[in-house]
Formats: sequence, C-alpha cells, structure tokens
Amino acid sequence: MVDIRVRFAPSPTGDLHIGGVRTALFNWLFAKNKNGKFILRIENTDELRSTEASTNVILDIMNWLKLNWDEGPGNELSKYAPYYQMERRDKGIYQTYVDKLINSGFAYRCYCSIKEVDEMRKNAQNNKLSPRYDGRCKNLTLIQIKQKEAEGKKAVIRFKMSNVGITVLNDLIRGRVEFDNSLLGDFVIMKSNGTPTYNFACVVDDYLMEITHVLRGDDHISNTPRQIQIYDALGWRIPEFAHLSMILGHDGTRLSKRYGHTSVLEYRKEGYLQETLLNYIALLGWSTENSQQIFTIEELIENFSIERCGVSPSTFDPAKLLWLNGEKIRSKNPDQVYELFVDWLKYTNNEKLIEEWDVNLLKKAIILEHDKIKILKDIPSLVGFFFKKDIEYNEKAVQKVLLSDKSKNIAKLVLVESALRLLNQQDFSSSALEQYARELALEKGLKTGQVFHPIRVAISGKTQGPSLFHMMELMGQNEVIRRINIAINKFFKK
RNA sequence: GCUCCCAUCGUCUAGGGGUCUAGGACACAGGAUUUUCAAUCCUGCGACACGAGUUCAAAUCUCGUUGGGAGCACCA
Repeated sequence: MVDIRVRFAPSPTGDLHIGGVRTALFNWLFAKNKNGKFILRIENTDELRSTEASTNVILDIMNWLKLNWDEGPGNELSKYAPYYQMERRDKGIYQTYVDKLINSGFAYRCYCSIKEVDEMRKNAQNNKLSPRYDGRCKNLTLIQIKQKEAEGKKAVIRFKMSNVGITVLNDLIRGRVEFDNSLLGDFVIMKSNGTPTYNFACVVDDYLMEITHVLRGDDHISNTPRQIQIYDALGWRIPEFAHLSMILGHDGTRLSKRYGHTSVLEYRKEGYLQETLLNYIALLGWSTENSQQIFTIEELIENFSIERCGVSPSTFDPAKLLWLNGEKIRSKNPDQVYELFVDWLKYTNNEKLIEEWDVNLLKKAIILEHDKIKILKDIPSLVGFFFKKDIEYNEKAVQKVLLSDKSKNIAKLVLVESALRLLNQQDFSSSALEQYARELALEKGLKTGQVFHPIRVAISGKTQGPSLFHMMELMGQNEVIRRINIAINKFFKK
C-alpha cells in the first residue's frame, strides 16, 4: 500500500482566513488519521501579491494551531525540497516539464497580448459562448515564431487542451463530475517571465512530491479538468481529489470583516484557544453520525474521514465559536487556564500585567471566575478589580445600590457597621463572613440582599462579580476594610 | 453570458425509500437554582425551497423550476 501524502499549499497573498485553515486542518487530520505525511508548500508564484510577511503569518498560524507539517519550510534537506515554488522555479523544475510538453506537442508558444485575449473573451461572451482562448497561436510555423521574437514579443506557454470528449473527475466527496472538453480553452502554464502558473506548478509539484490525495476547496473544481489533462499529457498517475465545500460569511458570500473575523489571528488576539478553532472549524463541513459537537484533537484525528465530509456550503457562526471556547476553558483546570492566560498576555504584549498582579491571588481569582470565562480576554475585566489599588466604581452600580433614595441610608448603615465589626472578625473564611452578613441583616431587620449588595459594590465597584463571601475571603480582611472605608469616605462623608 | 457545484430549524448538522408527528448542538424565549453576573438543569420556539414524476410508500431516487455559491486571468 502506498503511503498517504497530502499537502496544504497556500499562496502568501494575505491573511490566512477560516477557509484556508479548514483546508489545512482537513489535510492534517486526514494525514494523521491515515498515518500519512502532511506537507506544507508555499505557492508564491504570484510575484505581485506574494509577500514574505504573509508567508510568516501563515507559518505563525500553522504553528499556533499546532498543525505541524512533516515536510515543508525548514526541511531543506528533504529529497522533495524546496517547498517554495519560486525556489523551485529558480531550479528550473517547471521549465523541464514545459519543454517536455512542447516537445511532445502538448504545449505551444503564444504571442497574443493580454488585450487580444481580453477581446477574444468578450466576443465569446457577447455571442453567449464559453469564453476561451481561440488557439490562434497553436500552429505557428517556425518562421512565424522567429518573426515574432524578432519583433521583441515575449511568449507565454499554453497547454493544448483536448477539445473533444469529456474529462471526468471522480471526486471522493462529490462523486463523478463531467466537463465538456470543447468548452475549455488552451490556458497559460508559464508566464512570459518564465514563472509557472498555478494550474501547472500545482500539478508538477504534486507529482514530484508524490501527493496521493488532493483535499482543497471546491472553488478549485473547475481547475481540475485542466490539471487532469496535464497529468495525462505527462503520463502521470492522477491523485485522488476531494473538494471541500466552501465556508461562507453571514451575508452568504465570503467571510467578511463585519461578521466574524477574516483572519485567524484576530481570534488568537481575542483569546480563543487553538483547540477551539480546530474543533469548531472541523464541524464546518464534517460531522459524525451522532452529531457530536465537542472533540479533543485526538478524537478529531481518530474520527475524521473524507467520506463524512459534506457537500453543501456552511456559514461561519461566531456565537457558536464563543460558546465552544467557554466549554474548552471550563474543561481545563485552573492552573491550565492560568498558563493559557499568561501565554495570551505575552502574545498581546501585556505581560507587564503578570508582574503587577500577584500570581497567587490571580490563580485563586481564576478559580472563582472560571465558569464565566468565555475568551481569555474576559479575564482582566472579570478579576482585574482584585488587583487595582484604586477601585473603579461603576456609576450605575453606585447610583442604584449606594446612593438611590431607597438605598442610601441602608447602604451607609451596612458599610459603617461592617467597617467597624469586620475589624474584630476572627474568622475571615467565606462561611464565617456569610454568617456575619446574615446576622447583621437579621439584627437590623434587613433583607440579606440589602446587606450583600452594598458591600459588593463598595469593595469591587460593580454589581456583578464572584460570589461575595469568597471574594471577600480572597481579598483578605485588611483590604476589605480598607475598601469599605474608601467607599464610606467617597460616598457618605459630606 | 458560459460551465460546474449546492439546497433539512436563524446557524452547524444527523438522517440516504417505510423505524420521521425529522434527532442533536449553537442562538433565542421561559422556568429552576443563586447575594449579583455567569455556569448548570428543565421546558419551549423552530426546518425537509417549489413543482412534477417513479413507488404500495419519498426529506431520502429522477427531471424541471427557483434560489445561493464558485470558476471562466501572463491570480492562486
């Protein structure tokens, strides 16, 4: 049996978006599931738009997501290297096969200008025909070629498509798809500057890298008949193809900035976990028989199969991603959440927070608020008040709980009493504090809430937060009293 | 315009002739719990695009219509 070899072949012309990551993930899962090899190849033959920065972003994202490649950038000694197409071009790899195709009559030089080709296409469209190159340079004589060269014209190389019969794609996901050969024109495989085009470079590399399965987005379906004909012309075995359905944005077209982020990096910045992204994205276009939602990476690998990939496009749903991230964080223990948070702070250049904040206090605060954390970005707003010397009083909270006509006298009473009594509180555990607060309520004829709420706002500045007595216990006696006094001075001293 | 792909709750999906008064998950609504916000638990809302055909029987098969998407570059 041949070893499975798959590849992810992004072009570094912008941020890797969700769709790109999905393609990478499915290839990776397939390779892992089949014990095959996952190869990363950078298709940078678009000299105008490819950038090194974009390449680095892709590599960063792959690393962050832990979609580790068995071969690719960094494996320069591999027998399949290099993995950058421009380096492969410089080695003359594509030229070799272009020459072969020309010599065997499957490709030819074309001297038509871009303008000419454009006109051809427009004419065809006006006549309701399939837009295609009409093949006018197909049978140029040697003399004509010499003449064009003498005029200083530069040639592109076109592949001679068969124009009779059909080309059949047996797609692993979609089944049999037929293409009418008469509709497909001869296409450019090498630009006039000697750089191969996608359809050609892709075939040559997939062959040379011994790729067995091509998993890619279904936007490539219509490229496939061209590629199949190149394989045939070169006498190469055709790999298996599997075309994944597209991931759409909210508006039904593509992922847009307005709805969810285009770039995966944005999710990292917000504090989504790597495993959340992978789990969620796996669910877009793949499912199990029992519709399981939450998977560990291992489970994903174990269960993945091309057969269970869907054919219809799916829409990215940020709300579900958020829910899933909460689930993932809840499934961690507090120490792991702490580590994740620290890594995230470093990534977002906020590591000074770790220096300012007491680590032990932070770890305990995370335990208190663990269930509420949806994304790592939530943590500072959830527990930040523990660490700030100056309490940030939320105006609404203060108005409602401390200063409204209905509450102000009670709040003042509760705080003043507490400032005094807590000084003598021997046991500052949460249960003892609760007992204290309930007794105070009973003694003064108040409802428990009338005692609890003012204390909460006084010491945290807000109405929402961890369970009150755990919060007080964690803050400690001195700090609680200090904060209550601050509140008294601020709101009740005239 | 031409070609190809696709069509189950708002969203992701299960289901692939009878077990479907269509299952799960997110979201949404209500309730329980709670000192607050969450989390959790319970309940509810909610879909087979339409039309023909095949069949005893269609969400499921076929054709058509409509709708959506992609490709048609010296982009990938």
